[in-house]
Amino acid sequence: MRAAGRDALRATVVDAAGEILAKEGPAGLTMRRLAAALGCTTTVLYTMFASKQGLIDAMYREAFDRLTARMRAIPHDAPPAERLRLGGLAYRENALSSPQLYQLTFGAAAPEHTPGPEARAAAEASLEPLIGIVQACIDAGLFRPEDPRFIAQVLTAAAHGAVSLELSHYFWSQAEAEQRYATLCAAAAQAFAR
Amino acid sequence: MRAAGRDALRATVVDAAGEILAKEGPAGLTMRRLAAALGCTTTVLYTMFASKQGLIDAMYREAFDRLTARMRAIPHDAPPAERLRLGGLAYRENALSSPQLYQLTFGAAAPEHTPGPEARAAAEASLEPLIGIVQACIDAGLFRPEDPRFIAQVLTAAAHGAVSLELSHYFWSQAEAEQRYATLCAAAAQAFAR
DNA sequence: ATTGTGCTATAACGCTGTTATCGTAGTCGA
DNA sequence: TCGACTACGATAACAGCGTTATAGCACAAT
Repeated sequence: MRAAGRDALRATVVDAAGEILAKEGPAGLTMRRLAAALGCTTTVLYTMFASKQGLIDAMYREAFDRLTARMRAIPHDAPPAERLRLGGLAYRENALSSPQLYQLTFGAAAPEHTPGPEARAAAEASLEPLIGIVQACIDAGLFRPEDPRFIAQVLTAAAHGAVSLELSHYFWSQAEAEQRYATLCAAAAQAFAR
Repeated sequence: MRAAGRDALRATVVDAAGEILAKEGPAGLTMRRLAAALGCTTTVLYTMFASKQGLIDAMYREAFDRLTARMRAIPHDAPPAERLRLGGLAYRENALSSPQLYQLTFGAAAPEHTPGPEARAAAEASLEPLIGIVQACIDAGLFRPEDPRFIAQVLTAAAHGAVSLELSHYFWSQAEAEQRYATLCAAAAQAFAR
């Protein structure tokens, strides 16, 4: 079971990197600072992650895993409409709780980064819980019977658009941002109602 | 009129920076490379823009000015619904025609950058043409009489969300991206129909 | 002609990601 | 128990980054 210990180590490092990112911003996240925070040298980081890209890729996966966990935490036995509402709230809450990590998954903080296969898989997986909720809405007769993945992607685009503008400070207040987020999410959902 | 010549110079530099950004990506846009491309030294750039942030800020404004120009180019005498449709197409076309510049305005390629006052004004100004179109839709009885700025912001969030996911390669093909974009934009607009 | 002023090239500083070199600890075989 | 081999980490270096202090040069004013 050497792999388990290695994965635990990687998780520790990724957590520390996330803390630095949240506290000091993308420019503060350097291999040297991370190594110093962990009490080791950069050599260790390079043997673990091969490059800074590799570290970013691991953080990228972590970000999507968090989203997946939040979406999965929505009770399955609630009414479909309520699950959908909670999903919308969870998405924004997740983004606002660690904005830098969220933005990492959309190019900011790592403009050059292209996610690796596992990272892409994590991104895909994060959509699954919402697809399940959408399917429940279809089964309950709330939504028209279209491709649930398609619907989930459109809903995600709506949520992301509003939250992305909020994080870029294109709205004046948090209240305005919340209102625009709710309006757009509701509009997107309404488009699939039968 | 010394200022005119200075502004022309700045425009030349910003254009060159935009070309490097488009061709080599964010990491390729360095002060040294830009200076080399222009046949001068970095000192000149620093007297013109004070810092790389200043250069980014100028590019940020340029990006929004382009969007403003595209939106203004939509014929004013077309039917409001058609103007709205053209606006949606123009937004995505603008983003796809220079993706790196577009992403610059949402944190990518310059995570630390916070737009200055003039840049923020340019961003605000880019919303005005759409606000005009929305107002026309209200006047024509297509939209409910709500705050046109609010409506325009929600529409922008919709368009941005879909195009942002597309640029982050979260869709498999351009056809899929286009379909999701159209669906979400239509859904957002439909929410304000009377 | 001389002084002064503004602009630019040179070169440097501290930082970055990355890696070659070297030393060391720990394991395996005799 | 001893020696050799292996694997890993610390040190220090390299090229390149944003930025700036220094120094020189061209040109306007007196």
